[in-house]
Amino acid sequence: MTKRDELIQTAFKLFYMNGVHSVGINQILSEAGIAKKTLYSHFASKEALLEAVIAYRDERFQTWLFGLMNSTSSAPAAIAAMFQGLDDWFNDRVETLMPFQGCFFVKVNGEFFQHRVNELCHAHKQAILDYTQMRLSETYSAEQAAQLANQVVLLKEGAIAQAYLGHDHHAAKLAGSMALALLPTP
Amino acid sequence: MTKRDELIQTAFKLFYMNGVHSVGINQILSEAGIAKKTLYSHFASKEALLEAVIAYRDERFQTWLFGLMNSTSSAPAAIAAMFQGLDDWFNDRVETLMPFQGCFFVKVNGEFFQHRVNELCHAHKQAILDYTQMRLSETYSAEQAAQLANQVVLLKEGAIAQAYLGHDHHAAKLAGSMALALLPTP
DNA sequence: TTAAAAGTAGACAGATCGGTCTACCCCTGA
DNA sequence: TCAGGGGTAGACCGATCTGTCTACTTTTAA
Repeated sequence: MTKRDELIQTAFKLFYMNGVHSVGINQILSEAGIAKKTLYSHFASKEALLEAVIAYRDERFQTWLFGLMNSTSSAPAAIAAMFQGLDDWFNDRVETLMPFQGCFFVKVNGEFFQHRVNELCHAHKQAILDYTQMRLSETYSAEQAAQLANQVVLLKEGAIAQAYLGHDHHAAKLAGSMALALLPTP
Repeated sequence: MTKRDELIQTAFKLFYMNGVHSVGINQILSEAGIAKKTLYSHFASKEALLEAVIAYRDERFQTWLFGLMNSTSSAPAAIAAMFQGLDDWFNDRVETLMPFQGCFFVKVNGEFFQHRVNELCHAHKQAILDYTQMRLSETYSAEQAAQLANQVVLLKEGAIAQAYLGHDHHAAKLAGSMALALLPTP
């Protein structure tokens, strides 16, 4: 693994736990065991590092989630796989993601205002909405798929929030049963 | 209004928009037009100010939400009032709350780790869950009320997340219809 | 009236921040 | 062999942060 990747992963871990503005460059460097000049040869600034961290997490999360949902044949099975995956995530049974600390993008988004970072965080959520709608449109009409996708991602976000700030480790199961009950069985 | 309250309100506005760690004491003071010594005569530290801000927002939000839900007779009407209120909030029709910027407690919670602030934010969410369950237990059995309350607050959190990061101004209407569909009509 | 309480303005201290820079080291490939 | 790319260690700079302090003014209440 390159020094660049080590920096990104260490920065992600610290940002995810403590927030972006609470973590200093020197803390990332000492944790990663990397010199300051190396960081600034790969990234122009702390903000550029943050953007790379966001892209890294976005890729990781989408690969994981869409991987789960792709290995299903029907739309309801894809939705079930999504919430089964969330349940695994909330209860730290997913190695590829870090120990559950809520949604990274929600956290980071909350620390910025009218900023490029906000757009990047929104884009992550939009990508998941789009994919979900695409999967649902294989089985349902376009209008139905759009409506159902909004409902499903709303349940997904609610489950993440309840699991994290609500301390509810079963939120994914609850949301999953609610989601499946929404899907018409033709 | 006392200087103390002016400080709390100004700090809330800035923390809510930009995050806690992005906002300095001097910014709060110049915005409020208050001297630094006055701040430190009312609060021992920035963190003490933050705790007062959290308590202020907690009181404001609960008074607003429970006020809406108390002026209803049936449990389904209380749930409907909750999501009608959320819709007003998301679309900036509530003067007592500030212009919608997501959930303050979710934002603040994300900036701290294993910290007293996390407990305060959790307590706010727990209070809303408890009240919701209490209202539902007037009509439904204890088990049913507990289950329904978890579902309702999950939908509420999902709606807030979708309205903010998902840019979906209709999230409250969607979540409200989903919530009402869950309530058995005996 | 007058003394205490509460407020203002802002200099200041000490720490920490992001970012630059020097000096040195180690490995690799032409 | 040796030049150069990539790395380390960390001093250093200017800015900014929280919090303290002095000196002065305004408000308040006995």
